[in-house]
Amino acid sequence: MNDLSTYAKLPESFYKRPKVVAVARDLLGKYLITNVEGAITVGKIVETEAYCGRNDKACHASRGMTKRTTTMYETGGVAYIYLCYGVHHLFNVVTNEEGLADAVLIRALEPVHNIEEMQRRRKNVPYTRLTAGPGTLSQALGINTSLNGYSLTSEKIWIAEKNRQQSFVIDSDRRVGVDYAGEDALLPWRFFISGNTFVSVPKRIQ
DNA sequence: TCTAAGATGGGT
DNA sequence: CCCATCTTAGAA
Repeated sequence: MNDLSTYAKLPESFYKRPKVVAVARDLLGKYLITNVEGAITVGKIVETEAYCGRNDKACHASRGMTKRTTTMYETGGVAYIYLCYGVHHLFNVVTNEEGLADAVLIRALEPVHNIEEMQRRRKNVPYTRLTAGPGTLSQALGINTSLNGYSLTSEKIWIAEKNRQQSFVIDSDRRVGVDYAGEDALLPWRFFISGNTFVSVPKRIQ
């Protein structure tokens, strides 16, 4: 890492705030960093989705605590990682106080540091597809379910900000792949940096 | 126990 | 459009 000192790790208080939608917006432009398999990789967060444990049928925790969702009920500032379709490891940021199961799904990153390692892990797919989706970004950063429950103030996986953050425009839209949630599928709880090329494209409009 | 479905992604 | 791949959740 050439200049890790320019990154400031976000404190626990950032995650424990009560409004998961606000945290989802504020995570845009921040940096997700992993130190696993002997490599540090960094990506800028460019797309997120908010999930609320109460009154949101799209949220895994909407019908109470289960074996899978126990992590979501932990205190804000830990990772909730689960296996999707038996293939993809999806990474979420748990927010709010313990017992309130809110989380933010990280849907896309812009590669920032150690792109060579990301390309190795991603089997040399084109640069533009390195981290443009929730499953692919986990592969690029070496994230899997062994990190489920890890603190995001740990030394293995964390989120940081830079002293000077460039300004950007935030767009919002309905969340991807949650049609089963009825009217909650219409909530505009997907947030992304306007115009960023790494924002994932929902299949239905490709 | 059994089984359908899933917060995806890559190929045809 | 199809399918990989496997855990989970809810039913039986």
